[in-house]
Amino acid sequence: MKLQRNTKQRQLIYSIISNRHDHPTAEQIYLEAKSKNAKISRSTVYRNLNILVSQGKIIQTKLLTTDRFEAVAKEHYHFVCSKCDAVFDAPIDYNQTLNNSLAEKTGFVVLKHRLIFEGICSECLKKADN
Amino acid sequence: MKLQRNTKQRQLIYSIISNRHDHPTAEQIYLEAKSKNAKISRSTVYRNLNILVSQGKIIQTKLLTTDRFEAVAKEHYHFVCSKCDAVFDAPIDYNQTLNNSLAEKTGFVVLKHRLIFEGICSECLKKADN
DNA sequence: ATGGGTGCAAAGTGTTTGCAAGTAT
DNA sequence: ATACTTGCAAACACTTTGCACCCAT
Repeated sequence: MKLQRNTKQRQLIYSIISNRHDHPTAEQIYLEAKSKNAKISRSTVYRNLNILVSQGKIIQTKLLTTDRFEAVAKEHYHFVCSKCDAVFDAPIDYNQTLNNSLAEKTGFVVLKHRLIFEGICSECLKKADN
Repeated sequence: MKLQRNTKQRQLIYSIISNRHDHPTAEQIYLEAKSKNAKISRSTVYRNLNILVSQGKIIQTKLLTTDRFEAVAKEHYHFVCSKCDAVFDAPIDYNQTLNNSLAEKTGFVVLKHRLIFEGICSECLKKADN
């Protein structure tokens, strides 16, 4: 692995992700970064997201359409609102034994699993009350 | 809902999906369709995939990068091989109660969930033995 | 000073859409 | 005959890449 620098842009991107907890998309991260450093480019954001993921500092999750990013945390599941696209961590315990169970049944190596719930969040439910 | 026709192209696309069980991508479906009807276009494939999904005849699943399609079946989970991208149905019972459990804890309406395992399939494990 | 990083624009993927012609009903 | 569907090409959305310049080490 080549030596990696710690540029202002990379620090900025990482700090944005650690400070917000709404699982932003690359574009949302870009917009916030741009508001703090007008000259930053999308490519820099995308490149650094990839680097931070490969460094294990952030997590990239495929949910519905575009990827979402978040700071590392213990493994957990996600809920996506199909009305507003908001993403929340699901308060359901991570079931570590599922991997072993599937490995036994299939002979595959099972490294991890993702569980994504879909539905309507409380904000959107309120709005629907109108 | 407007009246929908049953064109040769739509039948072909549906039959391709029902006859293969490898969860093909739109592009793979297009290639097979093209081999049987050289003039079919990608747009026709994409449009019909969307129509078949909205008719509830096929299922569209977001796994890693591009969407995968399969004929309808009872709800089930998926395993994706991170080496060769093959997709398999996971022989793990669908846990219907998870939705209620999350709904109770959050107050959200929880409609469904997807569970995706990642690891190395047996084919790729064999190859690694070389 | 050196090689990784940046910003820009262009190119890549994967998917959707406008339109004129075709076809299932 | 009607209006849904097709094929084509162009447009879109999201992401990656080539390149010349920049800057962290």
